[in-house]
Amino acid sequence: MLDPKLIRESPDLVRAAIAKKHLEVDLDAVLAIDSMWRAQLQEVEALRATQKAANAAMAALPKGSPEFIAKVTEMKAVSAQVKEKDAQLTETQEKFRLAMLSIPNLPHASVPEGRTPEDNVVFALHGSHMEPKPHALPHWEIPGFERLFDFARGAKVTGAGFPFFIGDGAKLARALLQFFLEEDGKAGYVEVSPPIFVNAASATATGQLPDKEGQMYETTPDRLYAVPTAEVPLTNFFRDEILEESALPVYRCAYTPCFRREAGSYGKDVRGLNRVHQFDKVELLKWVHPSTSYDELDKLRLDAEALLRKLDLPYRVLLMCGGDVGFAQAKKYDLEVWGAGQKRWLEVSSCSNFEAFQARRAQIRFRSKETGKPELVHTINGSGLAVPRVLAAILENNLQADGRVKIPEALVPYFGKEYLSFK
RNA sequence: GGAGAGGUGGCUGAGUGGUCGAUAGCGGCGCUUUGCUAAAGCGUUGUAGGGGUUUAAAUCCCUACCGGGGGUUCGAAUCCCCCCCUCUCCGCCA
Repeated sequence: MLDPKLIRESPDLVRAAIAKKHLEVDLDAVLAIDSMWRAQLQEVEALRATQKAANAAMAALPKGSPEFIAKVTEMKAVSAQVKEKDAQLTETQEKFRLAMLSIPNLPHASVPEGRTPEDNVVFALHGSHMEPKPHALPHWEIPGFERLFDFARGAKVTGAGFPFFIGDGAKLARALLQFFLEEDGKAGYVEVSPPIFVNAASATATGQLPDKEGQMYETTPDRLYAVPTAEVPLTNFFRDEILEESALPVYRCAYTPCFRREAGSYGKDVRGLNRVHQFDKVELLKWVHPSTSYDELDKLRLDAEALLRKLDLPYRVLLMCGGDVGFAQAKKYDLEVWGAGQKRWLEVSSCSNFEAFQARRAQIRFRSKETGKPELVHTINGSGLAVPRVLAAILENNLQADGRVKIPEALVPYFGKEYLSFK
């Protein structure tokens, strides 16, 4: 959510931002609702002031006196008026709130222009993804794949996209998680194990609601949402709180399974481990002082990159263009690992600065040393990292002629052996 | 799941229909006293929204906020209803 003052005072700035993101928002309608809201607010507040003044006068009068009774009669009319106008005001306020939720975050000046994924800028390229790998196969075509990653039984037990991980498959997933958490811990992120169901208020604060409701699994009868990412419970940790400025920045990481309905996805994107409904991920999250947020974003991105480097996987960093930067983000980098068998890039981390967008929704503030007043923090997050696609990339890039997979050196202590076998 | 007790400002804790944004204490901040520290005395002390003034801020005016939402009433922290949370006891249970 943006600052309502910004929309009132600099509507053209907001219009330009919306255009850069290639989104459609009727800002004039929002402004009209805003001015209606303010007019109604003033009316109601004036009536309330009348009530308060009368209240003070009546307190001084003897209860049954003619003056008192006259006042009651008089104020009954005012009371009825307040009730009516206040109902209108509440309605307008709700309209305004929903309208505000429909306005995207402003993209940062450094975000490149562009509409589609083709317009994203390759910001960095690491490793030799072009090196020919004669043995490479799409991971789902590797002989024995289904012994370690059993999609058919997952579909029987739960549904499509809920595979079983078995034997070395399960072990490799666990080794990756352990590796990520240990490395992230060394980089300064305090490990947190959060709830994996959240309430509607939390999902709204991070932007999953109201629009992306269909992407989450919802429980009945408690109306809790299975987290699509640890970002949701983690960000909400400080919801409605005021931190001390000296406490910033706060660095945290969390492993959770992530649940995504992925309604509407299809084709090659969803083969094998590329896209599943439940997957393990470690999320990195920072709450920072606004003046440092872009430096902190770069550092967080480098922390995520370091994991891929240690795993010796070819990857690239995309700087997302305006049309691909996302509704709530001001700036976003995607980390994509090379799938040597599929011969395509797989997104394994998305590192974003939300500036104050989430913090305003979630009311996460800090007390400024300078002014003593609360200000909104900036929030930054990114995966560090998502397991299945990294796992898939290891399978594809490290497949040997004998059908085994060489485990990256950094991972061997966690996996316990040097090769993964599909037998 | 059952029974009971609670939820008031940064914290503790008064307040059962009107002058209560709310007594008091602690903490914080400022000043005085002081060689320093401590102590004492005095003063001050939340958040949000709107309006107005202003280059801007401060100041100023108004409104809201006593777990959340609704109701009763001229008027609600206070009365009624629903929900959430905490604590105690019981039940169930990894």
